[in-house]
Amino acid sequence: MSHFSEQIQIWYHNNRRDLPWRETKNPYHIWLSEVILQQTRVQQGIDYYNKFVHAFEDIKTLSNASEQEVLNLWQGLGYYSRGRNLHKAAKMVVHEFQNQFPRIFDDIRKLPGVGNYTAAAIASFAYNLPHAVVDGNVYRVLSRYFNADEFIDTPQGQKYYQALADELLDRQNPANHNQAIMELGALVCTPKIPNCQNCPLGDTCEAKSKKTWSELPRKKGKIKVRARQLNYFVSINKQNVLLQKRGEKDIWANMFEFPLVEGDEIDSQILKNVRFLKTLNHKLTHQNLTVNFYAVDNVDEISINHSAEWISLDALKDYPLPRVIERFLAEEYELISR
DNA sequence: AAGACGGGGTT
DNA sequence: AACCCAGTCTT
Repeated sequence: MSHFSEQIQIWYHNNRRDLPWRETKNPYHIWLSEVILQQTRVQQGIDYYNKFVHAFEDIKTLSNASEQEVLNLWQGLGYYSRGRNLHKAAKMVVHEFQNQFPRIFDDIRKLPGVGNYTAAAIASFAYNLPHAVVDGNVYRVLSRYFNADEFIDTPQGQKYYQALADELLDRQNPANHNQAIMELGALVCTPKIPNCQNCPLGDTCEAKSKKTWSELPRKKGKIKVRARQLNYFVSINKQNVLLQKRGEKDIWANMFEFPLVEGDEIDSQILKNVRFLKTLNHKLTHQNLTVNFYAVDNVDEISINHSAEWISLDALKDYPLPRVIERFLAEEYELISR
């Protein structure tokens, strides 16, 4: 075993957090946790993990749920294609893998929503197979330990770090090794101010001795944010609210919203028949949304779309809503959607 | 190779 | 306001 792997595993043994999915080898639970944790902080994911485990006892149960039920439980977590793919993958496990979660990397990797990271995580954590995980934590630890300036957000760079991770992997204890390197990245080798004093790798880390840690890892970067204006027309009474389902593309696919007109120009005929309520600013990674809400007092006077349906307020909790819609309903009408 | 896809915490 | 989080999929 390499010095690197030995040190991080000793450290992990003494410093690991107790997390719900670390108590199990159940591939369903491991898979669920890994999908939830994609681009998501551990703290944010814990409640969702517990909700899903409780709601869907096994993969068969999950596969028999509706997509809407799954999205409803996913509500508020973001990146909703994860929820839709989770559901699709459950059906695939049941129908194409004979309700037997796949046991080798290549088969696990075939499930929708499971990429190289997640397949390696499941293969190692559930079956102790020798596949090295490379996530955001690992990029940070490796780029600093080797003072590597390869970009982490290009295909070449990713191949480079995957090869590095593969070499370093303790093939006798891949599960423990993988957990250790990620935990080190999460707790010690942090993005801004890493805690190098308490790092088990000490001075064998090149970025520490060369004092380059603040520059690593390197990204090509450049995300551009576009501004977008959403105008929602709210029809609501004592019993019902008018909602429509969003499409397959775009943000919030297959989730529900009020009748929508997008853009900064609203038909004057429409404006005559509505009452401005409020504006909420909602930031996504690639979009800054200005969301205007208008009350429609006389629904017959206005026609915005034809696919909207009246939903009873009691059933509202069964409809997956974007955060900003949920927030509006809570603030304006004290309606809780779940 | 680049863009799309959420929501929230940290600095 | 910028950056990042147990990334993946589409174009």
